[in-house]
Amino acid sequence: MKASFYLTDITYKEEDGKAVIYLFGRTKEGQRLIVKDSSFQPYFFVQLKDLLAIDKLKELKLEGCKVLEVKAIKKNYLEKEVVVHKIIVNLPRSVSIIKEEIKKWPEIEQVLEYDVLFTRRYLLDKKITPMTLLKLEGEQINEAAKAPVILATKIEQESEEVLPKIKILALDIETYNPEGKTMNPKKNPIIMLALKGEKYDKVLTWKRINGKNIEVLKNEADLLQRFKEIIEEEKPDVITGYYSDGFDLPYIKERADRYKIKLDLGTDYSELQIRGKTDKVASISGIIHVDVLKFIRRVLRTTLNTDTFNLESVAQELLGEHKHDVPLDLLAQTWDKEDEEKLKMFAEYNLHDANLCYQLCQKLLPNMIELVKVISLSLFDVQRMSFSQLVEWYAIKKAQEFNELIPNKPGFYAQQERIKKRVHGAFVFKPTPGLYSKIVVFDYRSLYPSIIASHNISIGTINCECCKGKKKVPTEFSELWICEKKQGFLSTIIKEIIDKRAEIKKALKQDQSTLLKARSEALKLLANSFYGYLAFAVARWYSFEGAEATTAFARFYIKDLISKAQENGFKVIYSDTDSCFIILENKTKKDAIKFCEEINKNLPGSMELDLQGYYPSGLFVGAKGTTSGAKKKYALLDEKENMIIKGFETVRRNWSFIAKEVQKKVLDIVLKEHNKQKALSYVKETVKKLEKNQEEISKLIIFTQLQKSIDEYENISPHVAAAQLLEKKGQPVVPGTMLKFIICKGEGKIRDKVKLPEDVKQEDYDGEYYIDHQIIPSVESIFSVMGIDVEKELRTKDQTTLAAFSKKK
DNA sequence: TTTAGTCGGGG
DNA sequence: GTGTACGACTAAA
Repeated sequence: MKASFYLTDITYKEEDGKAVIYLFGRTKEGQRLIVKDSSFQPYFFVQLKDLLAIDKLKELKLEGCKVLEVKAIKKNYLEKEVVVHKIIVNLPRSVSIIKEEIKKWPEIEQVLEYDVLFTRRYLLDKKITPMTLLKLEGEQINEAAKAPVILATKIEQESEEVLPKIKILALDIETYNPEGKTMNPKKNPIIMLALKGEKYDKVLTWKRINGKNIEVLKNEADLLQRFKEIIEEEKPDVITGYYSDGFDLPYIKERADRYKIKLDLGTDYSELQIRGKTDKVASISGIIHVDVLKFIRRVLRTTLNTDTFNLESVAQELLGEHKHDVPLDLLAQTWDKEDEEKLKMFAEYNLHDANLCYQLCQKLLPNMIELVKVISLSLFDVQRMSFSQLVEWYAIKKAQEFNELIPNKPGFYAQQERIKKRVHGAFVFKPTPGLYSKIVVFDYRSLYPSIIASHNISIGTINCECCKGKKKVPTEFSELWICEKKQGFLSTIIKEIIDKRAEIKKALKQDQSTLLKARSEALKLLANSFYGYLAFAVARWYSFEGAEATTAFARFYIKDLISKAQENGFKVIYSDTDSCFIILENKTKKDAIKFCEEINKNLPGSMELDLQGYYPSGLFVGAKGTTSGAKKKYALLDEKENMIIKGFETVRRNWSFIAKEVQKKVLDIVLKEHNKQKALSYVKETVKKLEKNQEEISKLIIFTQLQKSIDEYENISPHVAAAQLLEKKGQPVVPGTMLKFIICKGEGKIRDKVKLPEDVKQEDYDGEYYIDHQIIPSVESIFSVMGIDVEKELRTKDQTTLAAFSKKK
């Protein structure tokens, strides 16, 4: 028979002394399918010192492992021609065992490609891409599984078409957890389990709660059983959760084991598997488990503004939605009390979390799938990869096309040596603190990737033997040169990414589809990760010299830009890595555009300077304790009056709302009106309001999370004092509890003046403390730029504060 | 300043 | 499973 199917997942099993690949997928009609392929053989390569080893290799037998065939092959190793021998063995596990044995042989120079996982090797060698349409020839066989099983005789790519309508099921559990942050799956049961699909909303629980979508089971064991049934009925392509690799699925597994419930959720009846100890990974054969948090932490880390990756912050930034605000600390005691109304609130919270996770998965899936298409590994694998792994696997895929051998990972010792070497960094021109007008920002588009591509930087081209002393790299630290005779492997494959992305950007001008956007983002991500990869100690294609050459060129181009700008009569005020801020003074925007065009005429390859923006007004503040400006700390106002704030502490959690608000408002007045007196009056007003105890109490709350239990703290800081107060009230206080407190008037140390917000009356709070520790520090540097000492201003003009300050000093 | 150790996410 | 994260931050030396 012949058939087409979308490949979703892949695994392998040992059957009758052979490795059999299992492909899981869906037909165009939506039917699930398992395809077995037993024709693929495991192999690796050896480089020999002595060809006499070939016969010895052919004879090799070890604990059921044997060599089936030895073939000489021409390949490139680090971009140079070599002859290696391909060793075909009987089983995937034989590779590792045989490698360990033969690496000690004197005839062996080195063993290569012994750690490319069997299923990944299969995908790359067969040139098939997960999530897209394949065609097969074969016969259906009779085997116990939840889908028809076909034994394939032929498998190949049919088209680039991606599986349409991916069925996602999101899950989230709530556990009984009286001890707070420390969780104990051995002891504490799962009390709620929420599932969210496209048309599916359900909370499973086992105490009486009335409500839509709530299903009450007899006990935890029944809940787990029901969970299993639902997965069976729903047949999702993707199961997703938030930290479900490390929490939800391991917890479910542990509880199911306790009741001896077999979680055979796999399409082939295999069980839910939890691998790894510190960094757990949960997998189900035939269903792609996506842990949204893993992708966000590893891949979206740099693109998101938030620096905490909990569901609340991430959902807020990516979806504009909040989690339900429930007192999670009280869940266990509410469960014990069987307070039905409150439990219903927790059930709704549970379902909402699953819903957020569902939406996140749906939103990010296009980006993940684009990476799958570039790298050709399964969604399950790609979704869990870091930047460097994505680059490495892209290179491994490309290595085949270039007939390049995959270099080995460095050993522990080699890694340590690499870590010690530090690449010289970017050039920074520190700003002179000040308030400036008519600012133009230039930046080199994708500077590092375009340097690597345009200057042919690769392992085989940097400091090559053939061109010593020719094409020199402009570096201040060591002699580096680049090959003129051949194109490098890494520089070529990064160029392919850049070119492909340029094409997509063109297409994006006509068609703003999410698919094209996702593709562009995937390629950008990959290109931007190459430089980091060159300098990454665990990289197979590590090149310290390549990384040095890249930053050397970057320093050269940015310094060149600065001096040319100055020669052309522009005043440069700030520059960092790839961007340059100038002020126009008596020149015009047109002059700046012309200058940018001139620079572009002389740039090589795909390098390009962008006029990134024009800003009528901008403020650069000073670094603490120096006269020069702070790096990466400035505020700009664009032509539409939007503020772009970089590096100011406006978002830090342990600042009160009033401090953030005052800082933002002051920046606003300064940038929009250039009126320092008005800004100062605003601060003074706020100070007065604070002193007269007229400020809203809610704006004064300081948020701090308790990191350990109360008695572990040697010094009682304000938030620990708040924790003590909370405990006295009979509320559970455990590591992780978020403390909210206000500093109030009174004698003694600050910790003695802490009160919980609900106990604070309007006249209680200590205005003086807020002025001194929140307001002044948040605006000090801004006023200092304009020659105003806020502290002094507030002192001389106001007697109350004067008294307060003299008391302190 | 350098180095070793912990933590994140989850209830 | 042809395996064992990683980068940021803090405490200690």
